[in-house]
Amino acid sequence: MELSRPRGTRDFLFEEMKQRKQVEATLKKVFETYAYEEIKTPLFENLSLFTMKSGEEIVDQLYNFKDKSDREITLRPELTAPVARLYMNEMQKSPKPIKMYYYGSCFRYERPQKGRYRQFWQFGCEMIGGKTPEADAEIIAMASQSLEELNLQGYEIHVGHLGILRGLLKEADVEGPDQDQIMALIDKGELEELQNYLKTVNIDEDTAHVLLMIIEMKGGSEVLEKVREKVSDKKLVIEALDEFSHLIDTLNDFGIDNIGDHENNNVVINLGIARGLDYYSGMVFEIYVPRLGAQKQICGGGTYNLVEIFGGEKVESTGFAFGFDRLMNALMHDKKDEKPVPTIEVFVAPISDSTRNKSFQIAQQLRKAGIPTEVDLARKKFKKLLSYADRLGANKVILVGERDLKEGNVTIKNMETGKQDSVQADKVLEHILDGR
RNA sequence: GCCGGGGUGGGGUAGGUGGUUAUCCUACGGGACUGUGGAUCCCGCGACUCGGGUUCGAAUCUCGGCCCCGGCCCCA
Repeated sequence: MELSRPRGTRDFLFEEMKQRKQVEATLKKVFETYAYEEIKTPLFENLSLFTMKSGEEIVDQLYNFKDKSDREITLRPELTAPVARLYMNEMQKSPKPIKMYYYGSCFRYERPQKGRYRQFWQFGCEMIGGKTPEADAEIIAMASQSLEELNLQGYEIHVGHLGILRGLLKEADVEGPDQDQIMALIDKGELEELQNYLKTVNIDEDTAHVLLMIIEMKGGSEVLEKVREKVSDKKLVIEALDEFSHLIDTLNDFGIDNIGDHENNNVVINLGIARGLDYYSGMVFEIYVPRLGAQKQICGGGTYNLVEIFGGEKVESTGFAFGFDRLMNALMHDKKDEKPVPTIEVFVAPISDSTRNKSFQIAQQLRKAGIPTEVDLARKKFKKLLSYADRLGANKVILVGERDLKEGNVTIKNMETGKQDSVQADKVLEHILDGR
């Protein structure tokens, strides 16, 4: 049977969509209170947009194809490049900073696993042209508030700064591919390989020692002071440290304090955060939910100069994205047994064929007042109507029967208590609104 | 791309050393029952992931594909 879904894709049914929509709405609300505005870019782009940024190797992870005019097209694998493209195309001369957010699906041709699908959703933002420590602080504060409003339990925001690591390497004359390779090993957490690699590059022992120490450091602002002592003669590192300290101080003003204090806060300084991508330059952060194991990272971001790669005027940007599916995974982990919220509030049940017209009139009246209402369309027999209404989760059932109607009445049954009221047919709306 | 575990009605399952009509729960349809039966009882519907092999006979053994789950690689 060829009616199956393509590998790595999912269908979302009613309950799951309700949950996803609710999370989406919460994130939109938070982002908008930070003055971000929504954008939407195409689901597919020219292949070159992504190869320009990441090289030809990424093609085997893409859903790419030729269109009927032989253009090389690909389904987008991520959203930062399209957003940068949008900026280049139509926003270069807009006043900075530009704050925008997006929500949409991306596609990668990969081996599907838990929390990893071939179509997946990202919810993220970019602030273009606002590279200051205070801009970085605001972004972290917004990510934090998002998770607070979603009531996510047990997450950790790890913040690092690539200027410290890259500065240290540059002072030791390690640049170019060697530097990128070292950053990649740090990102993966391959300590042994990192040590071996350091032996093969021309780096003095003292710097190598300091580097290995730094990437292990986690905690509060005392971490930065410890590093400062070790690198007092290295100008680039000191500059980055100053910037990072400023960021941490500003975070206080944005309402995030006690950094590194696990009892009271979720933000921790982690100088081992490297992010695999070469174009990240300054602050970087990742958010983990440790109980999710292999899929614990639900968010990543930082400061980069992607626009420069595309040949525009140099503009620093800062952005991050939630892996929406993993975020849902983390949220549902906590509240599995919550009972589903019904969509409809009122069910209108015609007891006999002659009362159908009246039933439709009542249903429309309620719907125009914004009350989610279902009315029998299947000509079900009366005895099935109550059971059907029950299954829909209706709070109230309006029984429209001939006997009642002769006196101008209908019966409103409260499905929770079983209590019934006889109500004038033209007063149904008031009665429902009262009982809310 | 690699390693391992799986796939039985719409959902959840039993059976598995080959052998009658493939078990149970639930959901769904109908009836008992033409205004309160949201219950109960009865009846019905509906499945061995696909293809090849072994065999008189395969849900069961075997090989391959597809898909799912877990782990690795990767994760722009």
